[in-house]
Amino acid sequence: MAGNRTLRVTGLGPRPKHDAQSLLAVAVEVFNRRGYDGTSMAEVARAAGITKSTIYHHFSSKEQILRVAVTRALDGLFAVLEEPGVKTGPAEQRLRHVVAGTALALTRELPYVTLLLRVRGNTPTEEWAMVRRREFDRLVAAMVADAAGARGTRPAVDPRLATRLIFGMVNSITEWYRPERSEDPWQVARAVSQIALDGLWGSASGGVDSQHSGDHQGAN
Amino acid sequence: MAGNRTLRVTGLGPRPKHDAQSLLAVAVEVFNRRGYDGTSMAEVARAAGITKSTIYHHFSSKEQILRVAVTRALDGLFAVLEEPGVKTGPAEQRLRHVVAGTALALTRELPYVTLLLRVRGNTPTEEWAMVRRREFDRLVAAMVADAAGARGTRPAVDPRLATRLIFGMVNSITEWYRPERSEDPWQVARAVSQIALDGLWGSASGGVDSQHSGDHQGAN
DNA sequence: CTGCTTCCCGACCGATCGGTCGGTTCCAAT
DNA sequence: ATTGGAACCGACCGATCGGTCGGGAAGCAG
Repeated sequence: MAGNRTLRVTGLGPRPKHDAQSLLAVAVEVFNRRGYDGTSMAEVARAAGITKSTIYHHFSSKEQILRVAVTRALDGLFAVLEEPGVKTGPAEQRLRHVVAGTALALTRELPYVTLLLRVRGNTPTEEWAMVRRREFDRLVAAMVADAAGARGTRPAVDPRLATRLIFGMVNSITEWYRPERSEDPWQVARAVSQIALDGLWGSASGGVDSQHSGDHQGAN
Repeated sequence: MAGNRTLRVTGLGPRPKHDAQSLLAVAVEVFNRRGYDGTSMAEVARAAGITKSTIYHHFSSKEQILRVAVTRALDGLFAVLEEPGVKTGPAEQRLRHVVAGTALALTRELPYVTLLLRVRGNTPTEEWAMVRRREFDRLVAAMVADAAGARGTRPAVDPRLATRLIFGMVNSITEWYRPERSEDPWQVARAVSQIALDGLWGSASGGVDSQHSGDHQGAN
């Protein structure tokens, strides 16, 4: 995803020349600010500087915009599970990786994941998005269970409950994170796995980002 | 005794006799299931078994229903800050109390807090709700900062970041908690403060609920 | 130039939205 | 038996919703 599209310097002429990609970004931004149902297509058009009809030249429906957006978010999340550090190694290490990796994916695809986390299942598209999201949650819950049982001492809380709480914390990043104003994504990811696994003050040595502390592009 | 529901046959069936309170509960349930903007007044009416007009006999507008609901949620949250265990004692103990207490308030007023946490500021009422919510967050952030600095060692993460993550975890309870199906509220509250302050495996003795472990009605 | 494609617009559509209105039914108190 | 008010309803309203349609302007190839 690092390589970008054709960089076309479109001057501020009378004709903006939108493509589907940039239009999607504008639409998702408005959806997140006003809510999907609370956003009219006229508002999206105004935010993009075009008319409503033009949107329907690029997308077939409002729901399709949502579908494309949440697909991008889901792809970003599932990609975390394919990273080498998540698929191999001790259970605790893998959990640290998936927690930090999910937090990173959240910041990287922030608007799309934000939209995904807010769908309520009103349409078939939203329903499908929720199904895939639950599938992701299930895969991750198994890793928490593994890690919780890995130590000699029994886990202090029920693994399923811990999964919900930990990834509730991770997902809450979308409520406040702003890439231009907030902390470095790696710092956020480190803080998340720190608090979730070691508590507010910390007890164990964080093992996931020691390899990344000075290498912020390593896993992408 | 109080007026009961008399079965009356008027050709089509009994007349439900709603009051504003029960109608509010129905409306909030639908709002949470379909989203506030995604819910039409006709849907609320159908869920309540009455017509749209009757709703406007009890409430002046859709927005007023929202206002009453989020007010109830905010009252429940601010009441936590007035509890004795939150206002006195060592900083760490106070933080454990406020984390667990907020989690308990969430489960107690679940539908109303759920609605509160989802408002996006589209109307003056929503804007006002977000202002009060931010005020609550500020008060709580100060307690996290106190507690984080209370131990001999410096905190492992920035207190403001920790506040957002911890209360992001607490608020995420609304995403999955169902009173009839889920864990005991006290168990959830204990798990939250456990993970947030001691990590997944735990290191310190939980100090907040030792007084409540066998007394689930004690605080309210 | 013509012809084709891409991008875009103003005008318009049926459906649905939140909300209103005039009037009816029920019940408790008089 | 009458009355007053709370609860309720069917019909309706202007506005806005997501979406459609026919056509205009720009860029490129021949």
